[in-house]
Amino acid sequence: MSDQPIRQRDAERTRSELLAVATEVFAESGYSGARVDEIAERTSTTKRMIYYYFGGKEQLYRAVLEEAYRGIREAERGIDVGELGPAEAMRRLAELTYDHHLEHQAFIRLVSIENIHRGEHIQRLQSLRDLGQPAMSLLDEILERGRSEGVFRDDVDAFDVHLIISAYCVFQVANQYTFGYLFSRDLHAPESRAHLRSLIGDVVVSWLRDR
Amino acid sequence: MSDQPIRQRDAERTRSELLAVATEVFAESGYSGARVDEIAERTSTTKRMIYYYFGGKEQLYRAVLEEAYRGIREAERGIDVGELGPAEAMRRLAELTYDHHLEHQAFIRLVSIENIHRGEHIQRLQSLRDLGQPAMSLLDEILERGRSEGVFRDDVDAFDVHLIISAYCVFQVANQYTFGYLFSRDLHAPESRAHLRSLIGDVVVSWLRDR
DNA sequence: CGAACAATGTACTTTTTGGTACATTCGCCG
DNA sequence: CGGCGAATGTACCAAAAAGTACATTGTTCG
Repeated sequence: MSDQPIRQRDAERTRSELLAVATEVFAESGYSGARVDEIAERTSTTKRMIYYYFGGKEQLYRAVLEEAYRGIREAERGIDVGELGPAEAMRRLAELTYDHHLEHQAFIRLVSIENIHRGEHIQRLQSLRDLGQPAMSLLDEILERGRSEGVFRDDVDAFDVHLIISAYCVFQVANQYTFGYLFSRDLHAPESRAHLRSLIGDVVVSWLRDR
Repeated sequence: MSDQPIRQRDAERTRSELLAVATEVFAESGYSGARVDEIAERTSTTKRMIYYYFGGKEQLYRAVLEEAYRGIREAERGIDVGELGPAEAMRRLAELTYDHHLEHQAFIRLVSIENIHRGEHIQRLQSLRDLGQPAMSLLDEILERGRSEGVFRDDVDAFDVHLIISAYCVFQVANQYTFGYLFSRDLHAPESRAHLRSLIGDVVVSWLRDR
Protein backbone atom coordinates (compact mmCIF):
# COMPACT_ATOMS: atom_id res chain seq x y z
CA MET A 1 0.00 0.00 0.00
CA SER A 2 2.57 2.58 1.07
CA ASP A 3 5.44 0.99 -0.86
CA GLN A 4 3.85 2.08 -4.08
CA PRO A 5 5.28 5.15 -5.75
CA ILE A 6 3.00 8.15 -5.82
CA ARG A 7 1.11 7.87 -9.06
CA GLN A 8 -0.83 10.36 -11.01
CA ARG A 9 -2.48 7.50 -12.76
CA ASP A 10 -3.87 4.68 -10.73
CA ALA A 11 -6.59 2.59 -12.24
CA GLU A 12 -7.56 1.00 -8.94
CA ARG A 13 -7.80 4.28 -7.12
CA THR A 14 -9.85 5.89 -9.85
CA ARG A 15 -12.21 2.98 -10.05
CA SER A 16 -12.76 2.75 -6.34
CA GLU A 17 -13.23 6.48 -5.95
CA LEU A 18 -15.92 6.39 -8.60
CA LEU A 19 -17.59 3.48 -6.87
CA ALA A 20 -17.54 5.19 -3.50
CA VAL A 21 -18.95 8.44 -4.79
CA ALA A 22 -21.51 6.63 -6.92
CA THR A 23 -22.67 4.76 -3.82
CA GLU A 24 -23.33 8.06 -2.07
CA VAL A 25 -25.12 9.63 -4.99
CA PHE A 26 -27.30 6.64 -5.84
CA ALA A 27 -28.22 6.25 -2.17
CA GLU A 28 -29.13 9.92 -1.97
CA SER A 29 -31.13 10.25 -5.15
CA GLY A 30 -32.15 6.83 -6.40
CA TYR A 31 -31.23 5.34 -9.71
CA SER A 32 -33.14 7.69 -11.99
CA GLY A 33 -32.55 10.67 -9.74
CA ALA A 34 -28.79 10.20 -9.66
CA ARG A 35 -26.88 12.14 -12.28
CA VAL A 36 -23.83 10.74 -13.96
CA ASP A 37 -22.46 14.27 -14.15
CA GLU A 38 -22.92 14.77 -10.44
CA ILE A 39 -21.09 11.58 -9.62
CA ALA A 40 -18.23 12.67 -11.84
CA GLU A 41 -18.12 16.16 -10.35
CA ARG A 42 -17.79 14.79 -6.85
CA THR A 43 -14.71 12.81 -7.76
CA SER A 44 -11.27 14.00 -8.71
CA THR A 45 -11.71 12.45 -12.13
CA THR A 46 -14.17 12.86 -14.97
CA LYS A 47 -17.33 11.38 -16.38
CA ARG A 48 -15.30 9.79 -19.11
CA MET A 49 -13.84 7.41 -16.55
CA ILE A 50 -17.25 6.08 -15.57
CA TYR A 51 -17.72 4.85 -19.08
CA TYR A 52 -14.15 3.62 -19.26
CA TYR A 53 -14.35 1.53 -16.11
CA PHE A 54 -17.98 0.58 -15.86
CA GLY A 55 -19.51 1.01 -19.26
CA GLY A 56 -22.47 3.13 -18.30
CA LYS A 57 -24.79 4.35 -15.59
CA GLU A 58 -26.59 1.07 -15.21
CA GLN A 59 -23.47 -1.04 -14.87
CA LEU A 60 -22.11 1.46 -12.38
CA TYR A 61 -25.26 1.14 -10.32
CA ARG A 62 -24.98 -2.62 -10.43
CA ALA A 63 -21.38 -2.45 -9.25
CA VAL A 64 -22.47 -0.18 -6.40
CA LEU A 65 -25.18 -2.59 -5.37
CA GLU A 66 -22.86 -5.54 -5.46
CA GLU A 67 -20.16 -3.86 -3.43
CA ALA A 68 -22.64 -2.56 -0.89
CA TYR A 69 -24.04 -6.03 -0.26
CA ARG A 70 -20.56 -7.46 0.06
CA GLY A 71 -19.61 -4.82 2.59
CA ILE A 72 -22.67 -5.61 4.63
CA ARG A 73 -21.96 -9.28 4.61
CA GLU A 74 -18.49 -8.58 5.94
CA ALA A 75 -19.95 -6.47 8.73
CA GLU A 76 -22.49 -9.16 9.55
CA ARG A 77 -19.80 -11.73 9.95
CA GLY A 78 -18.47 -9.70 12.85
CA ILE A 79 -21.59 -10.39 14.88
CA ASP A 80 -20.78 -12.47 17.88
CA VAL A 81 -23.20 -13.43 20.59
CA GLY A 82 -20.46 -15.15 22.51
CA GLU A 83 -21.19 -17.32 25.49
CA LEU A 84 -24.66 -16.01 26.17
CA GLY A 85 -27.58 -18.26 26.90
CA PRO A 86 -30.11 -18.65 24.08
CA ALA A 87 -32.53 -15.93 25.20
CA GLU A 88 -29.79 -13.42 25.87
CA ALA A 89 -28.01 -14.37 22.66
CA MET A 90 -31.21 -13.75 20.72
CA ARG A 91 -31.74 -10.44 22.42
CA ARG A 92 -28.20 -9.43 21.70
CA LEU A 93 -28.48 -10.47 18.06
CA ALA A 94 -31.59 -8.32 17.72
CA GLU A 95 -29.86 -5.34 19.28
CA LEU A 96 -26.73 -5.69 17.17
CA THR A 97 -28.91 -5.96 14.10
CA TYR A 98 -30.67 -2.79 15.14
CA ASP A 99 -27.37 -0.95 15.64
CA HIS A 100 -26.08 -2.27 12.39
CA HIS A 101 -29.03 -0.97 10.43
CA LEU A 102 -28.87 2.48 11.97
CA GLU A 103 -25.19 2.63 11.13
CA HIS A 104 -25.67 1.68 7.51
CA GLN A 105 -28.51 3.86 6.38
CA ALA A 106 -27.05 4.41 2.93
CA PHE A 107 -27.14 0.68 2.41
CA ILE A 108 -30.78 0.46 3.49
CA ARG A 109 -31.59 3.24 1.07
CA LEU A 110 -29.94 1.33 -1.76
CA VAL A 111 -32.01 -1.69 -0.86
CA SER A 112 -35.21 0.38 -0.94
CA ILE A 113 -34.21 1.79 -4.29
CA GLU A 114 -33.53 -1.64 -5.67
CA ASN A 115 -36.94 -2.80 -4.52
CA ILE A 116 -38.59 0.11 -6.28
CA HIS A 117 -36.96 -1.34 -9.37
CA ARG A 118 -38.46 -4.71 -8.46
CA GLY A 119 -35.04 -6.24 -7.89
CA GLU A 120 -34.22 -6.24 -11.58
CA HIS A 121 -30.58 -5.36 -10.96
CA ILE A 122 -29.84 -7.54 -7.97
CA GLN A 123 -31.19 -10.48 -9.93
CA ARG A 124 -28.35 -10.05 -12.37
CA LEU A 125 -25.79 -10.36 -9.59
CA GLN A 126 -25.39 -14.09 -9.21
CA SER A 127 -22.66 -13.51 -6.65
CA LEU A 128 -25.29 -12.33 -4.18
CA ARG A 129 -27.49 -15.38 -4.40
CA ASP A 130 -28.12 -16.85 -0.98
CA LEU A 131 -26.10 -14.14 0.69
CA GLY A 132 -28.45 -14.53 3.62
CA GLN A 133 -27.11 -17.92 4.56
CA PRO A 134 -24.64 -16.77 7.25
CA ALA A 135 -27.34 -14.85 9.13
CA MET A 136 -29.55 -17.89 8.92
CA SER A 137 -26.89 -20.20 10.32
CA LEU A 138 -26.27 -18.11 13.38
CA LEU A 139 -29.97 -17.93 14.09
CA ASP A 140 -30.30 -21.64 13.59
CA GLU A 141 -27.63 -22.28 16.12
CA ILE A 142 -29.20 -20.03 18.75
CA LEU A 143 -32.64 -21.48 18.14
CA GLU A 144 -31.34 -25.01 18.41
CA ARG A 145 -29.64 -24.26 21.70
CA GLY A 146 -32.83 -22.68 23.01
CA ARG A 147 -34.88 -25.67 21.99
CA SER A 148 -32.56 -28.21 23.50
CA GLU A 149 -32.47 -26.26 26.75
CA GLY A 150 -36.23 -26.21 26.69
CA VAL A 151 -36.50 -22.44 26.80
CA PHE A 152 -37.66 -21.85 23.21
CA ARG A 153 -40.68 -23.20 21.42
CA ASP A 154 -39.89 -25.70 18.70
CA ASP A 155 -42.20 -24.59 15.92
CA VAL A 156 -40.34 -21.48 14.82
CA ASP A 157 -37.62 -21.52 12.22
CA ALA A 158 -34.70 -19.20 11.56
CA PHE A 159 -36.29 -17.64 8.53
CA ASP A 160 -39.30 -16.40 10.49
CA VAL A 161 -37.15 -14.91 13.20
CA HIS A 162 -34.92 -13.24 10.68
CA LEU A 163 -37.94 -11.84 8.88
CA ILE A 164 -39.34 -10.29 12.04
CA ILE A 165 -36.04 -8.74 13.08
CA SER A 166 -35.13 -7.51 9.61
CA ALA A 167 -38.54 -6.02 9.02
CA TYR A 168 -38.35 -4.08 12.26
CA CYS A 169 -34.80 -2.83 11.76
CA VAL A 170 -35.19 -1.97 8.10
CA PHE A 171 -38.42 -0.14 8.79
CA GLN A 172 -36.75 2.06 11.40
CA VAL A 173 -34.50 3.42 8.71
CA ALA A 174 -36.40 3.00 5.48
CA ASN A 175 -39.68 4.51 6.62
CA GLN A 176 -38.46 6.98 9.19
CA TYR A 177 -39.62 10.03 7.30
CA THR A 178 -43.22 9.15 6.52
CA PHE A 179 -43.81 7.23 9.73
CA GLY A 180 -42.24 9.96 11.81
CA TYR A 181 -44.35 12.58 10.11
CA LEU A 182 -47.62 10.69 10.41
CA PHE A 183 -47.12 10.07 14.11
CA SER A 184 -45.22 13.25 14.93
CA ARG A 185 -42.31 11.25 16.26
CA ASP A 186 -38.68 11.05 15.40
CA LEU A 187 -37.67 7.38 15.44
CA HIS A 188 -34.05 8.38 15.80
CA ALA A 189 -34.39 10.88 18.59
CA PRO A 190 -31.78 10.10 21.26
CA GLU A 191 -34.44 9.66 23.94
CA SER A 192 -36.26 7.06 21.85
CA ARG A 193 -33.35 4.95 20.76
CA ALA A 194 -32.70 2.86 23.82
CA HIS A 195 -36.36 1.93 24.01
CA LEU A 196 -36.69 1.12 20.30
CA ARG A 197 -33.45 -0.82 20.44
CA SER A 198 -34.58 -3.10 23.24
CA LEU A 199 -38.13 -3.42 21.92
CA ILE A 200 -37.43 -5.87 19.15
CA GLY A 201 -35.43 -8.14 21.45
CA ASP A 202 -38.29 -8.13 23.95
CA VAL A 203 -40.79 -9.03 21.28
CA VAL A 204 -38.75 -11.85 19.79
CA VAL A 205 -37.77 -13.38 23.10
CA SER A 206 -41.32 -13.23 24.45
CA TRP A 207 -42.51 -14.95 21.32
CA LEU A 208 -39.86 -17.67 21.32
CA ARG A 209 -40.39 -18.42 24.99
CA ASP A 210 -44.17 -18.64 24.63
CA ARG A 211 -44.77 -22.36 24.64
CA MET B 1 -73.61 12.20 -10.73
CA SER B 2 -75.84 10.79 -13.46
CA ASP B 3 -78.06 13.86 -13.78
CA GLN B 4 -75.22 15.70 -15.48
CA PRO B 5 -75.37 15.99 -19.26
CA ILE B 6 -72.77 14.02 -21.16
CA ARG B 7 -69.86 16.36 -21.58
CA GLN B 8 -66.94 16.33 -23.87
CA ARG B 9 -65.29 18.69 -21.47
CA ASP B 10 -65.32 17.80 -17.85
CA ALA B 11 -62.75 19.38 -15.61
CA GLU B 12 -63.36 16.97 -12.77
CA ARG B 13 -63.07 13.92 -14.94
CA THR B 14 -59.91 15.11 -16.61
CA ARG B 15 -58.30 16.00 -13.34
CA SER B 16 -59.14 12.74 -11.66
CA GLU B 17 -58.06 10.67 -14.64
CA LEU B 18 -54.70 12.42 -14.58
CA LEU B 19 -54.40 11.78 -10.88
CA ALA B 20 -55.25 8.10 -11.22
CA VAL B 21 -52.80 7.50 -14.03
CA ALA B 22 -50.11 9.56 -12.33
CA THR B 23 -50.54 7.41 -9.22
CA GLU B 24 -49.83 4.29 -11.27
CA VAL B 25 -46.85 5.76 -13.05
CA PHE B 26 -45.21 7.30 -9.99
CA ALA B 27 -45.71 4.06 -8.07
CA GLU B 28 -44.14 2.10 -10.89
CA SER B 29 -41.16 4.29 -11.61
CA GLY B 30 -40.55 6.62 -8.72
CA TYR B 31 -40.58 10.38 -8.87
CA SER B 32 -37.54 10.92 -11.07
CA GLY B 33 -38.19 7.81 -13.09
CA ALA B 34 -41.76 8.79 -13.93
CA ARG B 35 -42.18 10.65 -17.19
CA VAL B 36 -44.72 13.40 -17.60
CA ASP B 37 -45.12 12.37 -21.21
CA GLU B 38 -45.87 8.81 -20.22
CA ILE B 39 -48.51 9.89 -17.74
CA ALA B 40 -50.12 12.01 -20.44
CA GLU B 41 -49.99 9.24 -23.01
CA ARG B 42 -51.78 6.84 -20.70
CA THR B 43 -54.72 9.20 -20.31
CA SER B 44 -57.29 10.30 -22.82
CA THR B 45 -56.05 13.86 -22.51
CA THR B 46 -52.72 15.59 -23.04
CA LYS B 47 -49.65 16.74 -21.16
CA ARG B 48 -50.89 20.27 -21.41
CA MET B 49 -53.62 19.41 -18.93
CA ILE B 50 -51.13 18.33 -16.27
CA TYR B 51 -49.74 21.82 -16.26
CA TYR B 52 -53.19 23.33 -16.44
CA TYR B 53 -54.57 21.45 -13.46
CA PHE B 54 -51.54 20.81 -11.31
CA GLY B 55 -48.87 23.25 -12.35
CA GLY B 56 -46.06 20.78 -12.90
CA LYS B 57 -44.64 17.36 -12.23
CA GLU B 58 -43.83 18.06 -8.62
CA GLN B 59 -47.25 19.37 -7.71
CA LEU B 60 -48.81 16.42 -9.50
CA TYR B 61 -46.72 14.06 -7.42
CA ARG B 62 -47.76 15.84 -4.26
CA ALA B 63 -51.41 15.56 -5.24
CA VAL B 64 -50.90 11.84 -5.87
CA LEU B 65 -49.32 11.36 -2.47
CA GLU B 66 -52.06 13.24 -0.70
CA GLU B 67 -54.85 11.36 -2.40
CA ALA B 68 -53.18 8.01 -1.83
CA TYR B 69 -52.90 8.64 1.91
CA ARG B 70 -56.51 9.76 2.09
CA GLY B 71 -57.64 6.62 0.32
CA ILE B 72 -55.72 4.49 2.75
CA ARG B 73 -57.16 6.26 5.71
CA GLU B 74 -60.63 5.55 4.40
CA ALA B 75 -59.79 1.88 3.99
CA GLU B 76 -58.35 1.74 7.50
CA ARG B 77 -61.51 3.11 8.97
CA GLY B 78 -63.25 0.01 7.75
CA ILE B 79 -61.26 -2.17 10.12
CA ASP B 80 -63.51 -3.72 12.70
CA VAL B 81 -62.44 -6.22 15.30
CA GLY B 82 -65.98 -6.56 16.51
CA GLU B 83 -66.79 -8.35 19.68
CA LEU B 84 -63.58 -10.32 19.96
CA GLY B 85 -61.65 -10.62 23.19
CA PRO B 86 -58.46 -8.56 23.43
CA ALA B 87 -56.04 -11.24 22.25
CA GLU B 88 -58.22 -12.31 19.37
CA ALA B 89 -58.95 -8.70 18.48
CA MET B 90 -55.24 -7.99 18.35
CA ARG B 91 -54.60 -11.02 16.22
CA ARG B 92 -57.38 -10.03 13.87
CA LEU B 93 -56.09 -6.47 13.62
CA ALA B 94 -52.67 -7.78 12.69
CA GLU B 95 -54.12 -10.05 10.03
CA LEU B 96 -56.34 -7.38 8.55
CA THR B 97 -53.35 -5.06 8.45
CA TYR B 98 -51.38 -7.73 6.65
CA ASP B 99 -54.17 -8.22 4.08
CA HIS B 100 -54.54 -4.53 3.67
CA HIS B 101 -50.88 -4.03 2.87
CA LEU B 102 -50.79 -6.83 0.34
CA GLU B 103 -53.83 -5.34 -1.35
CA HIS B 104 -52.37 -1.87 -1.60
CA GLN B 105 -48.91 -2.45 -2.94
CA ALA B 106 -48.95 0.64 -5.10
CA PHE B 107 -49.48 2.70 -1.99
CA ILE B 108 -46.60 1.02 -0.19
CA ARG B 109 -44.40 1.76 -3.16
CA LEU B 110 -45.37 5.43 -3.05
CA VAL B 111 -44.46 5.49 0.62
CA SER B 112 -41.05 3.95 -0.12
CA ILE B 113 -40.50 6.48 -2.86
CA GLU B 114 -41.40 9.33 -0.58
CA ASN B 115 -38.94 8.05 2.02
CA ILE B 116 -36.20 7.96 -0.59
CA HIS B 117 -36.94 11.65 -0.92
CA ARG B 118 -36.62 11.98 2.83
CA GLY B 119 -40.27 12.92 3.21
CA GLU B 120 -39.76 16.31 1.65
CA HIS B 121 -43.08 16.22 -0.14
CA ILE B 122 -45.27 14.72 2.55
CA GLN B 123 -44.02 17.39 4.90
CA ARG B 124 -45.67 19.97 2.71
CA LEU B 125 -49.02 18.26 3.07
CA GLN B 126 -50.34 19.63 6.33
CA SER B 127 -53.58 17.77 5.77
CA LEU B 128 -51.80 14.50 6.49
CA ARG B 129 -50.36 15.52 9.85
CA ASP B 130 -51.32 13.02 12.51
CA LEU B 131 -53.14 10.83 10.02
CA GLY B 132 -52.06 7.91 12.19
CA GLN B 133 -54.37 8.85 15.01
CA PRO B 134 -57.30 6.57 14.09
CA ALA B 135 -55.06 3.48 13.98
CA MET B 136 -53.64 4.48 17.32
CA SER B 137 -57.07 4.85 18.92
CA LEU B 138 -58.21 1.41 17.93
CA LEU B 139 -55.02 -0.12 19.28
CA ASP B 140 -55.38 1.85 22.48
CA GLU B 141 -58.83 0.51 23.00
CA ILE B 142 -57.79 -3.12 22.48
CA LEU B 143 -54.77 -2.71 24.72
CA GLU B 144 -56.82 -1.15 27.45
CA ARG B 145 -59.34 -3.97 27.35
CA GLY B 146 -56.52 -6.49 27.52
CA ARG B 147 -54.95 -4.77 30.47
CA SER B 148 -58.15 -4.47 32.42
CA GLU B 149 -58.92 -8.12 31.82
CA GLY B 150 -55.44 -8.94 33.04
CA VAL B 151 -54.40 -10.73 29.86
CA PHE B 152 -51.99 -8.09 28.51
CA ARG B 153 -48.91 -6.63 30.09
CA ASP B 154 -49.27 -2.99 31.06
CA ASP B 155 -45.96 -1.55 29.92
CA VAL B 156 -46.58 -1.52 26.18
CA ASP B 157 -48.20 1.36 24.39
CA ALA B 158 -50.12 1.58 21.16
CA PHE B 159 -47.29 3.21 19.28
CA ASP B 160 -44.95 0.30 19.91
CA VAL B 161 -47.51 -2.24 18.80
CA HIS B 162 -48.30 -0.26 15.71
CA LEU B 163 -44.62 0.03 14.89
CA ILE B 164 -44.08 -3.72 15.10
CA ILE B 165 -47.11 -4.56 12.99
CA SER B 166 -46.47 -1.85 10.40
CA ALA B 167 -42.84 -2.74 10.06
CA TYR B 168 -43.69 -6.36 9.42
CA CYS B 169 -46.48 -5.69 6.95
CA VAL B 170 -44.68 -2.93 5.06
CA PHE B 171 -41.56 -5.06 4.79
CA GLN B 172 -43.49 -7.90 3.21
CA VAL B 173 -44.32 -5.65 0.32
CA ALA B 174 -41.57 -3.07 0.22
CA ASN B 175 -38.64 -5.45 0.42
CA GLN B 176 -40.09 -8.50 -1.26
CA TYR B 177 -37.70 -8.43 -4.19
CA THR B 178 -34.33 -8.16 -2.45
CA PHE B 179 -35.32 -10.26 0.52
CA GLY B 180 -36.85 -12.90 -1.67
CA TYR B 181 -33.76 -13.04 -3.82
CA LEU B 182 -31.30 -13.21 -0.95
CA PHE B 183 -33.17 -16.06 0.69
CA SER B 184 -34.47 -17.71 -2.45
CA ARG B 185 -38.02 -17.36 -1.25
CA ASP B 186 -41.10 -15.72 -2.61
CA LEU B 187 -42.84 -13.94 0.25
CA HIS B 188 -46.04 -13.87 -1.74
CA ALA B 189 -46.12 -17.47 -2.85
CA PRO B 190 -49.60 -18.89 -2.14
CA GLU B 191 -48.19 -21.63 0.09
CA SER B 192 -46.40 -19.09 2.26
CA ARG B 193 -49.15 -16.58 2.73
CA ALA B 194 -51.25 -18.22 5.40
CA HIS B 195 -48.18 -18.78 7.55
CA LEU B 196 -46.79 -15.27 7.06
CA ARG B 197 -50.23 -13.83 7.69
CA SER B 198 -50.65 -15.54 11.05
CA LEU B 199 -47.04 -15.05 12.08
CA ILE B 200 -47.27 -11.41 13.03
CA GLY B 201 -50.38 -11.99 15.13
CA ASP B 202 -48.63 -14.82 16.97
CA VAL B 203 -45.63 -12.64 17.68
CA VAL B 204 -47.61 -9.68 18.94
CA VAL B 205 -49.98 -11.69 21.08
CA SER B 206 -47.15 -13.72 22.65
CA TRP B 207 -45.38 -10.51 23.46
CA LEU B 208 -48.40 -8.74 24.93
CA ARG B 209 -49.33 -11.74 27.04
CA ASP B 210 -45.81 -12.18 28.40
CA ARG B 211 -46.07 -10.71 31.86
C1' DC C 1 -78.54 33.82 -29.26
C1' DG C 2 -73.74 35.01 -28.63
C1' DA C 3 -70.09 36.92 -25.86
C1' DA C 4 -66.87 35.38 -22.36
C1' DC C 5 -64.27 32.26 -20.29
C1' DA C 6 -62.99 27.67 -18.95
C1' DA C 7 -61.04 23.72 -20.97
C1' DT C 8 -58.35 21.57 -24.38
C1' DG C 9 -55.05 20.35 -28.29
C1' DT C 10 -50.87 21.10 -31.24
C1' DA C 11 -46.61 22.11 -31.84
C1' DC C 12 -42.73 24.16 -30.22
C1' DT C 13 -38.59 25.60 -27.04
C1' DT C 14 -35.16 24.94 -23.68
C1' DT C 15 -32.61 22.37 -20.60
C1' DT C 16 -30.95 18.38 -19.02
C1' DT C 17 -28.60 14.23 -19.50
C1' DG C 18 -26.45 9.97 -20.83
C1' DG C 19 -23.12 8.88 -23.82
C1' DT C 20 -19.01 9.41 -27.23
C1' DA C 21 -15.09 11.01 -30.64
C1' DC C 22 -10.76 12.27 -30.43
C1' DA C 23 -6.70 13.94 -28.71
C1' DT C 24 -3.23 13.39 -25.16
C1' DT C 25 -0.26 11.92 -21.48
C1' DC C 26 1.86 8.89 -18.27
C1' DG C 27 4.56 4.96 -17.05
C1' DC C 28 6.16 0.49 -17.89
C1' DC C 29 8.81 -2.90 -20.51
C1' DG C 30 11.96 -4.36 -23.76
C1' DC D 1 15.50 5.39 -23.43
C1' DG D 2 11.81 5.31 -26.48
C1' DG D 3 7.58 3.58 -28.08
C1' DC D 4 3.35 1.45 -26.99
C1' DG D 5 -0.70 0.83 -24.68
C1' DA D 6 -3.38 1.83 -20.59
C1' DA D 7 -5.39 5.73 -18.52
C1' DT D 8 -7.22 10.23 -18.77
C1' DG D 9 -9.21 14.82 -20.21
C1' DT D 10 -11.90 18.01 -23.32
C1' DA D 11 -15.32 19.03 -25.95
C1' DC D 12 -19.05 17.71 -28.04
C1' DC D 13 -23.58 15.24 -29.65
C1' DA D 14 -28.22 13.45 -29.83
C1' DA D 15 -31.99 12.03 -27.40
C1' DA D 16 -34.99 12.77 -23.89
C1' DA D 17 -37.70 15.39 -20.94
C1' DA D 18 -39.94 19.22 -18.64
C1' DG D 19 -42.38 22.96 -19.65
C1' DT D 20 -44.91 26.73 -22.71
C1' DA D 21 -47.05 29.86 -26.59
C1' DC D 22 -50.80 30.10 -29.04
C1' DA D 23 -54.74 28.79 -31.28
C1' DT D 24 -59.26 26.71 -30.68
C1' DT D 25 -63.47 24.82 -29.09
C1' DG D 26 -67.15 23.82 -26.05
C1' DT D 27 -70.31 25.60 -22.29
C1' DT D 28 -72.58 28.56 -19.68
C1' DC D 29 -75.16 32.50 -18.59
C1' DG D 30 -77.00 37.01 -19.33
